[in-house]
Amino acid sequence: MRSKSIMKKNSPPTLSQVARAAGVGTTTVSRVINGGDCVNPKTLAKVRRVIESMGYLPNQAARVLKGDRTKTIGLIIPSIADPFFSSCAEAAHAVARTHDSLLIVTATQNDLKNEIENVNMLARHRVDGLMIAAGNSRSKSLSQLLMRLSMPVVAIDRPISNSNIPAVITDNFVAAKLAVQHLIEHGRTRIACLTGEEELFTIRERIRGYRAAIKSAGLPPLLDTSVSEFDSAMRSIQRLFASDCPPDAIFTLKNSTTIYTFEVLQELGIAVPESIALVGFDDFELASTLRPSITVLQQPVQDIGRTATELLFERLLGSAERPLNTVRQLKSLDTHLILRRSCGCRVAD
Amino acid sequence: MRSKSIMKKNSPPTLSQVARAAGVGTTTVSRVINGGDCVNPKTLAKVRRVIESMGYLPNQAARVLKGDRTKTIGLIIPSIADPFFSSCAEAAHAVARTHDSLLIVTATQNDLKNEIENVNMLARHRVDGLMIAAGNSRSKSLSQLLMRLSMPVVAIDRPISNSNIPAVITDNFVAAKLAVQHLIEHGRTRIACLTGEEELFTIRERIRGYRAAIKSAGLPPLLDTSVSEFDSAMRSIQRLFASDCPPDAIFTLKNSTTIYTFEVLQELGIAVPESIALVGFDDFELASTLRPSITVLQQPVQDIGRTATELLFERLLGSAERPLNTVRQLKSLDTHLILRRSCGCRVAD
DNA sequence: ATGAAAGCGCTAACAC
DNA sequence: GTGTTAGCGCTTTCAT
Repeated sequence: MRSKSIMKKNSPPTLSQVARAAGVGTTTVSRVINGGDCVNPKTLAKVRRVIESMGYLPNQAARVLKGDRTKTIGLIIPSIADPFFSSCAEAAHAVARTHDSLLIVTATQNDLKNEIENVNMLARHRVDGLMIAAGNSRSKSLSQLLMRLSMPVVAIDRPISNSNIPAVITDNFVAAKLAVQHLIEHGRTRIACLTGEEELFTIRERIRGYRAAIKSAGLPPLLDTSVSEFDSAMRSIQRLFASDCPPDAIFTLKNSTTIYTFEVLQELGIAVPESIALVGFDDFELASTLRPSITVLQQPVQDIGRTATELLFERLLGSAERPLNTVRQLKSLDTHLILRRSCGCRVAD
Repeated sequence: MRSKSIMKKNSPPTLSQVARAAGVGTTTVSRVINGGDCVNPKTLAKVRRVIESMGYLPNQAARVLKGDRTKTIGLIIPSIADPFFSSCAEAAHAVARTHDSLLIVTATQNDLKNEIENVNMLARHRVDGLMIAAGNSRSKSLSQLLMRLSMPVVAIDRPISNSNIPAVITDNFVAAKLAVQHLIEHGRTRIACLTGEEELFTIRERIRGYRAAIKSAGLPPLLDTSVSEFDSAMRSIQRLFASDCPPDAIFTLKNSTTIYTFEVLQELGIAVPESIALVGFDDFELASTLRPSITVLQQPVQDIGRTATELLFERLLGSAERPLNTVRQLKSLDTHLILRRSCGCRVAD
């Protein structure tokens, strides 16, 4: 039971074991694994050989305890499987990599309890920095928790209210207004807006943009915030068409709603864009492949992830000079209206 | 500069600071944060109050050094943005969560250098376990590295050759055979197979399945492994149609190829399924929304991620009793043929 | 029920 | 160039 044989899956070798095996002091090994400066070339070579043969890898936990950074950053998002957030994560990973850091990802399903739990967990692990897309942007308990943390935090996609936490977001308000105005230019006058999850910051902003455009054009608002699954989309659209003056355009505020709406219109045999024009918020892979192809507002997804992560490291590395979180930063990135067929434009696919 | 005022972003409080503030020993605080057993209720309450007020969170690194697990697992995948792998990651995260563990995700782009680098990085961080979908399943250096690790490893989607590392995969061979046989049942006799990345284990298996089905039916193989982007799909299909006997069916071996093929056929005005039947490997969100809807082989993506992670924790927790990696485990999950219109079936959409 | 002290693996003075 | 040693924040005997 206490065999000293080379059995696998035992605890990995330590620095001092390497030192002993190489017949040198721990300092020397430490120097070797940290670049090998001020070490005799012969010693260097020998120690390296021993390290290689023993398969030694420095224990990051021990380094952390000595005061080093953990070389990890945390990313808290509603879902990893969501294309929007997985793209953010991919971009975040790429930036983290350039800083020799790992990315820890957690998913919350927009649940406040999960959000708080995940923040605490990542804080215990002493991640060097944190990025979060909070479903509950206005939660007092979350913002307080975040502001108490001793590490830089950057909000992503959705700002944290009542905080000085910097945020990298898209300008949802302007984008939504733009989309509706485009439909108006196509001569549409009864533009419905379909969505769910109106508790989310992004959705609220988009609704605000819709209302602003509708109002300044003197048109009637037709807002339905009850759409989540396919069935609710079906009900909503049937309801709209049953009314005395049915819509001639639909603006959907999120990816899944756009798709459900498209499917419903397809199933009901309603011609797009002839009878109903359609514009959706958020681009998706097959938007240009569907017939008709779908006009969408394309968010700079990769940019959001990249920018947020760069900002995080900037604060992380510059913390010595500049006091953190003193001036609120809010980077707003532009959204691009991709014109396809569903809005009524006569573009090539 | 040395103000003792409550400035944020300083180093977080330590256990002994809490102990001092609460007027107790470190042992007591340790007991409190570990469940509070054998602690006087009054002391317990007081310490808890101090912890709360100071915002104390135990330093995981210190615990690790004392021999605890890191409560992290690593997931190494080609890309985080890829829907297949992000779904795996989501499932892995969910399982990790039930074990109070965090998920560290890294992306490799199927590059061997990145794979090795990421494994080393995660090993330095002493993750409790590791899951990897290796692009280079047959790399000697990777398999050796993985087998030297002192932590459990599970291969995901693609086994690691020449190793005893357990793997959770789908039966690509059987699935591909099934798909081709289905096309044959539809009376198709010139079935082309389009793909790229034939260096991947999964693709090779699918090709093997295609060949097996074609051969046992006495049909001629029409394999093109040069398809990657839209343009190459276009070239490939035009080439096929220019030949003396053009295909009457296409079997695509990966998601993106299926989509490009669909787009090419759409652009060339080739009727699906009338002129060409189409079956693709891997389901995707809009496969049923496209016209015609696309028949696909659906992999149990979530299951793969979940099963692999469960297996990992099983080995992680049972390591005391059972010796690790002694018997090779290979869990093969079933793939499901989803019949839609593009193969020639007359199903409802 | 509670505390003192050793030690986990590493780094950084400080000697030599 | 190289080794000795203290200590990072925690858990855990072992006393009390």
